[in-house]
Amino acid sequence: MDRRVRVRFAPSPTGALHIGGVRTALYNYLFAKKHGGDFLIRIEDTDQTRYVPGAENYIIEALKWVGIIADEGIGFGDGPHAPYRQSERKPMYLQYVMQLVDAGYAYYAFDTAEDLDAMRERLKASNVDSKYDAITRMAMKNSLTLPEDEVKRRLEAGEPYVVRIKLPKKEDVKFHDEIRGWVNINTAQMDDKVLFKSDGMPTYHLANVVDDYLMNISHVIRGEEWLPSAPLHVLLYRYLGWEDVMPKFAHLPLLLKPEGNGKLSKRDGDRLGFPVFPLEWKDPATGEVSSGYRESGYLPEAVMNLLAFLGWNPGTTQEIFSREELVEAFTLDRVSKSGAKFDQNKAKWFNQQYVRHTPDKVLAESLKKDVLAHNLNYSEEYITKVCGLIKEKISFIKELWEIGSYFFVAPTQYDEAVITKRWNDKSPLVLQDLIQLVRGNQAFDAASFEVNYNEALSKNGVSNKEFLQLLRVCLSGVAGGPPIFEMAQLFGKEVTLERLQHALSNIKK
RNA sequence: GGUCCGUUGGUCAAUCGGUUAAGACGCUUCCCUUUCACGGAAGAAUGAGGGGUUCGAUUCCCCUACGGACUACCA
Repeated sequence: MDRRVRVRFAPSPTGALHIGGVRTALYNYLFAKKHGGDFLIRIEDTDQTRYVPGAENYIIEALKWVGIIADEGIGFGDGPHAPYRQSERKPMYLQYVMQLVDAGYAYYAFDTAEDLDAMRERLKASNVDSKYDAITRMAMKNSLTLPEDEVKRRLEAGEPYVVRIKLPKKEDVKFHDEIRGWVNINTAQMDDKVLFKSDGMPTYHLANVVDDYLMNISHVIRGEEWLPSAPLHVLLYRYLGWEDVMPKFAHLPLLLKPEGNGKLSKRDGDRLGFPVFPLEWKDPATGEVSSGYRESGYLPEAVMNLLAFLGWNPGTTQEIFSREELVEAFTLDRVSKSGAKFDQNKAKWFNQQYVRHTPDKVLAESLKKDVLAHNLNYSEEYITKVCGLIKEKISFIKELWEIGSYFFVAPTQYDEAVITKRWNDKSPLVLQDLIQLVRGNQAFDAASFEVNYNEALSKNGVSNKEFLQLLRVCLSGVAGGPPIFEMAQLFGKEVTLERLQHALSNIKK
């Protein structure tokens, strides 16, 4: 087995890519990198009716944001097998369809939608599986039942037709799945799937097999929803004479809705209370906006890490993995077989780990946007220091502003619980003295402020325990936060005095 | 309904016939701390059910139950 590893992620541009799709792409990517192979992006847009403008671009941007960089394909500079969009490969499929028809592995079918409906209803009524198969096809309008000259006439007259695969009546199709082992399905359970549609486009099944063959794909790593049609694909490889270069299959477990029922889907949007999309997505048809991981303050490295762990684990207790470590550790045989429910808490925890290890300077870039959005002007140095002081308290970057806005805007309200509990007749006196002492200082820093504070306390016979929390509230308005004296030092002498003064004249029990 | 796939704490999960059945998230308690966090310590909580095979089953087989996927001229 020294075939070069080549894998692909082949999404359909029918809307935003949800995180399950991103995970599939990620596993392909990790597998390719692990084996020094190639990872390519192919756009499967054979269904023109479901095309959604902007979706293709969204998919590419989402992958790039997470850090899944392809070697070839749409959005990644194409490559030796261009084009990578199936709609643009349209002329390539016909010859393979003809090859199958000529060899007797496929046939023309002229049934209308009404014909098919009628057939399905008839079979349903007699309690039989309603599928177009070795039995029922003999009662339909196709090149197996129509006289040869009639078929020729219809074809020449330009009547609409599809090409269906001609499955054997009863035959076991066995194939090996890298994750699940041997899977066996009998053709009696399958139906004569359409390979070539009346609009001249191949269906997924045909296009997928042809393109994977032409692009020299060595492993097909895709979602479990494809497992039932894998035998059809195996048969196509066989009938086209490509069985010796047929890729290996690996069907990934699905990502499930956290509340229990069903697989995660695009339509879940924000309903679940967490983003299902990597980036914010606005549905062009409905105008509905769904939130994205990026916009919610997730870091791309964290998303890659947490997605990797949804259905895979390294077998060790290490959970935080860099991209390189994931590439190194990833193997298909450690992918689990059962679907995983997305856990918001765990996702949050992953992000927190990454936020904590993000340099203050980088966090500051994000916080700066919030500062500017509020028409405030602070130096980068100041914003960076704020980040250093509060970053361990947050899980998401956007919380920097949410919990740290008092570094930029003076409090107008004071935590009531603390005021009720601690504010008494002596409080104004302590504040007054503290203000006096700070004013008298030339310099101002954490240490000198603390000295002044202690002096003000002892002068009024107030204990540290009684007053410290109150001091915090006077300065920031809220009960929790970083060490008080460091915080004050960052505020600077002027702001500290202003806030103390404001508290003195505004807080009343 | 049919076919296929799956089933270890609430969630993600390790174990590849012999363990006190890891670890993480979440939860509870305690310690640290002016506070909020962080960090540290401890705790509650798991093999769907029933049959086999075996000296021994979470692990292998069968049945049942449950969950999921598929069942389009969609992917």
